[in-house]
Amino acid sequence: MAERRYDHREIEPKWQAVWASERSWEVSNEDDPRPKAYVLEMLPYPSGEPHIGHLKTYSVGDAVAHFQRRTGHRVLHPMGYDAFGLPAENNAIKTGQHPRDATRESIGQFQREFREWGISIDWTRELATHEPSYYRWTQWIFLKLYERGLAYRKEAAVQWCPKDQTVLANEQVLDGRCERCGTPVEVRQLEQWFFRITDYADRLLDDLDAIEWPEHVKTMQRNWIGRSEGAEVVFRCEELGIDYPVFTTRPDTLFGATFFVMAPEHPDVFPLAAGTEHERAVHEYVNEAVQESAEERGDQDKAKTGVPLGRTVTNPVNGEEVPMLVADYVLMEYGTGAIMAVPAHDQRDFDFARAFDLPIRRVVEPASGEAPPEDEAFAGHSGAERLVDSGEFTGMPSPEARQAITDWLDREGKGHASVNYRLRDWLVSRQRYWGCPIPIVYCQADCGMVPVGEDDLPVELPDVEDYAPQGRSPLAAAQDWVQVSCPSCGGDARRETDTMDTFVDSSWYFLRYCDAGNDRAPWDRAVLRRWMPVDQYIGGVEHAILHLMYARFFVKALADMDLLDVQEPFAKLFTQGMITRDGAKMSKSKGNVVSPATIVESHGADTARCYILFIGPPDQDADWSDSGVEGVHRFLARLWRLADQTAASSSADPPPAEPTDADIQLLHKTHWAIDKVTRDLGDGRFAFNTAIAAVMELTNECSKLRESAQPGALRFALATAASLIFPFAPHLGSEVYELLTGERVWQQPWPEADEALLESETYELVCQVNGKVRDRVPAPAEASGQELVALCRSAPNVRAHVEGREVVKEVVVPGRLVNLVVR
RNA sequence: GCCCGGGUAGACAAAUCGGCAAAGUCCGCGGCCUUAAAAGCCGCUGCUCGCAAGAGCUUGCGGGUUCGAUCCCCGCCCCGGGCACCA
Repeated sequence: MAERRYDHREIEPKWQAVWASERSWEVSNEDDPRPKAYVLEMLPYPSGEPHIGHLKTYSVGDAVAHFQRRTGHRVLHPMGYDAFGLPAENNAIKTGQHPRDATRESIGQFQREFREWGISIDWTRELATHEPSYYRWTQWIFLKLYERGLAYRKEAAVQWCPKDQTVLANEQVLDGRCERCGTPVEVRQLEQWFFRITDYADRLLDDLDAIEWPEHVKTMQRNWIGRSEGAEVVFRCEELGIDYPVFTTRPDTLFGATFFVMAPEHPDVFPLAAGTEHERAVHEYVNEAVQESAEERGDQDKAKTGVPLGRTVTNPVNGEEVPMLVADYVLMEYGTGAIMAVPAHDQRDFDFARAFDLPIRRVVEPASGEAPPEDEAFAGHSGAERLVDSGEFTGMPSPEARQAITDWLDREGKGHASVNYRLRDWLVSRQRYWGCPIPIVYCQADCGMVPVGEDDLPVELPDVEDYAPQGRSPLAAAQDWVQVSCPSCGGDARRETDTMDTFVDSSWYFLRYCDAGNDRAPWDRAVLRRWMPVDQYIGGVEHAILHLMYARFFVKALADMDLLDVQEPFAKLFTQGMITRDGAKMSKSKGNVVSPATIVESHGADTARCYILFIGPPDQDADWSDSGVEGVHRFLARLWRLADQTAASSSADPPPAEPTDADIQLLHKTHWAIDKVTRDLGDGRFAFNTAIAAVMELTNECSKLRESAQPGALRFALATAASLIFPFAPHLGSEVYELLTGERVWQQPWPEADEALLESETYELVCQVNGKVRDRVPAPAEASGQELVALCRSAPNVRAHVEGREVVKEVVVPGRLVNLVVR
């Protein structure tokens, strides 16, 4: 008989067809006594075809989903597409192909490949964010936010990308450059839509404690929110009779304030300078400063610049008149756009004072009494620093003085405790075509800004000829679409032509999956209660701030509107590492791209998926290796071949027989593997690499004992190996399990390890002398401490080392070792 | 500068509670099968000394705690990531 070979091309389509026709992964919203598990991977952005990073994300998620199903959960594991966005639009500008068509093609490619990978998706809940049936509800949520005052329009200095011709959210600017295309951004004064995420700063911060996320992701979010506690202190300009509050985290240094600085964008800068000798210089400086790119201005190494305003303000604690200046190191967007400068205790103020020869007055000293270095500011955060030259507060420890001075200011009506955040409101307008239209019209008569009625949603995205951005949205060219009658008075009105940031679309999609077919509401609250929150969310760490913060904000805002019952969308988060090749990120320009389609064709989806999970811990970056793929393929082929041979040479129901030593050995190994894999997958562990290694060990043991073990034991061991590998290699797992048992593995409960079989009757006792291993002897599992010591002492090589010396201590670790300490 | 990760054989990695360092995979070497090759199967594989038994060394570097440290503590070096003129 010719030997058959493992052929993934035959096995994989066969099982994919079974899963599709039997709708194996669909889950209903009906009552079900099993506990729920909502397993979700971040939805893909459909551009071109899936890359290796997608394969990793969905291999991880699918392993979790399968494990949850087989451990008795009803599992929601859906899929969708984040379909609006710039790449499709830029492609349209270049080729003329409508973004909708390019997106459709790409989605088709993703769907095909997800099926070829054998990912267990409930396809009845599939969605794409560019479909009117979805974005209708994105617009609905926008209107809800608007009703509550959480969506608002204001003119502000915003970041503008000259290449993409659109404004960007604060979060989408990195080092002064557009996150997407790398072009230095400009600052423009524009009227735009914002979401009031800053209202939620404290809750976004506090609730991080309630979710199981990687600590570094939480840290990134905390840093991004950037909560600072301090005080607002009022400095008064007596000449003009105007109060200028400033924010400081160090009210204890108030006596050291020797000057006062305003941001160039501060609206009072020109009025203040008017009529002074500095008026012209101030105009020149401000005009130059506002033209600087964010990158230039943000450069910390840049020398400090600024000019005097020719005015003074009064320091409220000591009545001292200090000069006012304007300088670009002060930001209009943070605090009040003006600061009190304490050069002795703030490095930036120190640098500025040095450059402009302004006085530096120390008011805080180290506890040691030692003089701090002269050439830098003394920040001192130990808590033991004390105040000097600070009037009635002199001698007070610094932290106490913060409180005392704040209280004093409050009593005098010159300030109060205050909190500031680095987080800014979320700018959601985009002057681009391929996005969700903002459902607002502007009445030409007297109604002003009017929301589109809920019944008139969706506001559908019109077709246009020219996608190219011209600094206003391409939608403005769709005359018939823009002209509309006012929902309020029926008069002439114009539609808002900006679209929404695509992060809006993806801030609620996990809610829609729960009730994807609902055409009367975005979701039914009772249905949402059955599934939310997502129990395990999986995706790349690159979304640690943007997407994950926005989604949390949406859920909190919607909960406040009494539309859902959870405070956090994602109870647990797993962030996977990148797959590199030759140590570098895969990219077309480097020519080091491995496409999932190629590897699935040549080696099969099971091999590709197993390899990606076997390569190393999934939260770490890992380097792709072609020979590593071969190794995993060999392992799967060996498991299949052993099963095929065993199935062919023995009956499915072999007669019971007295177990041989080999049978017992194999049985032990089988239960060891069950235990190992179960622990590696359970309890939020993502140790797929060691789980797969354990199945490899079991398979190797089967191979070694295939002649000596009886068919029954061999069948059990191999079927168990198939059952354990199934979450990672579902096609092969199903095939092998069926070959040996005639059953469908995914309908079987997860195997349970028999405690009694995890321990053997004897083990190898490690015998140490002074902490060094000198011998190993077999010991009975139930031996007492004294017996173990006796065994150890009689081991030949131990005797040689103990000979003629005094044993001063015996350390016994039952089940492991004995250590004799000798002198 | 601040905050997170990480550093273990030739490569990727394991060691779950302080208890045998290196499971598993790749690479390499040897053997079996074969006319030959492929596939498959079996074995070897940290360094030094030694015929061997064995001994010494080894988890980035230096110290500490401990009967015992990859693991805990202190100091330092290197790599990766995040934040950074946020008062």
